[in-house]
Amino acid sequence: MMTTVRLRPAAPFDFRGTARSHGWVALAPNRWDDESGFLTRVERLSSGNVVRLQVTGEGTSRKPGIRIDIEHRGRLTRRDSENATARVTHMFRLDDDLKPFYSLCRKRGAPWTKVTRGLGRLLRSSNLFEDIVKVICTTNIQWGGTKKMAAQLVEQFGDACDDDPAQQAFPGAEAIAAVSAAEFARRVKMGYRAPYVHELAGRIASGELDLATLEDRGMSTPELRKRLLAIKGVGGYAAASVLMLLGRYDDLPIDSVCRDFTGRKYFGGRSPKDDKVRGLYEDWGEWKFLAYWYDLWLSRG
DNA sequence: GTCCAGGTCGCGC
DNA sequence: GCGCGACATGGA
Repeated sequence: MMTTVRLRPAAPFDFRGTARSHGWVALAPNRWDDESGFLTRVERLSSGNVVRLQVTGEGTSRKPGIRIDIEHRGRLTRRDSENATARVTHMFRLDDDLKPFYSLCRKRGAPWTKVTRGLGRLLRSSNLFEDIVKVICTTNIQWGGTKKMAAQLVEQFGDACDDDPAQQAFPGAEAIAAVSAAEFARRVKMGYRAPYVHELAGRIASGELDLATLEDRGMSTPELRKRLLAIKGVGGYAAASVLMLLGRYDDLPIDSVCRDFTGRKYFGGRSPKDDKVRGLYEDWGEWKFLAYWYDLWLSRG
């Protein structure tokens, strides 16, 4: 059965631009069809029910809409429907206020004004565990390897919505913690990252670590960063990436891509030191990450 | 076969 | 606080 829910994001909002804002759209369980502009994803809701979400944009960036088709078995409860909607809202950051960032972009003029037409919301997963695991899967590996690891996690440990094993939800921490570290490493080829992810899953499943505390807006960014760094497998780059996913843009994920880009654009091809990179975006205040990200994006045309 | 990837850990200094 | 080698895996 299918239930359709419609959302009205605040304008401006660019659905395609948001879906494709970074590589996340290509990582399982997400599927993106560029032709139709549909983002499909299986989701295990809080009730335990597993549904398939098909999300697409409607209208224009000035008068935007989002349509969520929820494919489910049996009746879809109001609670499930609201839960699914909340997850899409989280993924697309529909509650974020980007006005101050847009204002800075306008002051810069072209080409930054392009961003103010509804960009700036970098796609995230429906839950923080998935985002942290995926960020760990981007470290010290090429993009193809990251995609493979995400796909294996979903295939091996995700809940199915129907009989298509290629389309399952991203596993919850409990599913990973339920097997031994050895079995986890055998079933998902994550190399040396496997123990990190298994340990993280175990700490969450046991209740020792509550990721919800990391989403508390009351916590200062330095404190939050410290807590992220305490997770094995999360270093400076990964912490900055997760901070971005949490909506905190004042730290930069200085990795090979960042050094390469800023080196070519600002330092005559020489790879800059970290503080030189930070200096480039210093005057963007709490929006440094977005400034860096769209600097990179705009430079690619 | 060798090198290394959108780094991080654990060590020694 | 900084420099260094090791680290699994698989693509180039």
